[in-house]
Amino acid sequence: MDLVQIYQCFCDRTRLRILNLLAQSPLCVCHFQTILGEPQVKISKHLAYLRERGMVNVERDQNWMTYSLSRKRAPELEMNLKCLQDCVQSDTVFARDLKKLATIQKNCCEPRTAFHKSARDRRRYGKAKSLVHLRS
Amino acid sequence: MDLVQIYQCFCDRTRLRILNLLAQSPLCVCHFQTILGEPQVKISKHLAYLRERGMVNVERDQNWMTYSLSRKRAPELEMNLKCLQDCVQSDTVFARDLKKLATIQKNCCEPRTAFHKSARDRRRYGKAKSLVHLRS
DNA sequence: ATTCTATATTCCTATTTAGGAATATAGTCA
DNA sequence: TGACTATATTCCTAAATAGGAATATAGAAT
Repeated sequence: MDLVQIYQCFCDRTRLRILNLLAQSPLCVCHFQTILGEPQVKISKHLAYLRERGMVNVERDQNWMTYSLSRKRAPELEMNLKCLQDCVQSDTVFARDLKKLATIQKNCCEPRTAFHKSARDRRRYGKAKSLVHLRS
Repeated sequence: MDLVQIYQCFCDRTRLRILNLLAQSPLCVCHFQTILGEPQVKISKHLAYLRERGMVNVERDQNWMTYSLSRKRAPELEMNLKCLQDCVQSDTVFARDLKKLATIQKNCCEPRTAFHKSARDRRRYGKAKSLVHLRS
């Protein structure tokens, strides 16, 4: 992956927030929606942008698509992700995102219904299944 | 300066090359033209782009415009510039740019004609003036 | 005053980008 | 089967970007 392409992936705030989260753990689209509070299309398109450039990988887990940072990363990407994490410390938005993620992860072993919102979901998924796609 | 804006400045190859050079020393436009081998408009426009976003400063030295990285830089910018310098090590183009810059700097105390190209220039500037705008 | 030099700006065009609305798709459940 | 859920894609529009050609400008030299 080219250095310029890395910065192209970095030069949008939504994508930066996504990457900041992915640096912590693989996540599925609904998590991004919840944490970032942005519409589904927007999230989905930025994920596509990152996918097309090989920045992230996807894996299907039933209905959920789990995104993760691509496994084998060029050293420049690694350095820049590290740098991003340092830079982001001081920024309220990014920090809040990470906090929200931590909250979700704490509920990681609870039934899916603990995260997914509706009563219908609760009926559908019961208590058995855990949020496996939240675990790294 | 916003983090996203930093990456916007970084997400074009020509601008990256310019910034890589400026991390070494302030330079004037003709140096960029020579080192990058790109047309004047292109250089000038990218410099304008960086200027408008407060990434670089300009100072006039007679006919020459000397560009430098903006003096007081946000910590995120500082970190990313450092990261850029690390990343760039492995890339042929950037390395070659730095090499060319070093060559020019070595001739820093020679008359301007040593750098500026034509015989006409040589006539015009004689041997007296040194490339002060190359000194940091 | 005129010419020349270094650089900037304007005008143009093609391409990329961001984002929303609507729709499609693939998998799950009843 | 048909309804529902999570996510992706298509179609649209507005804005940003990149770059070239031509021209403008400010200062220096003659």
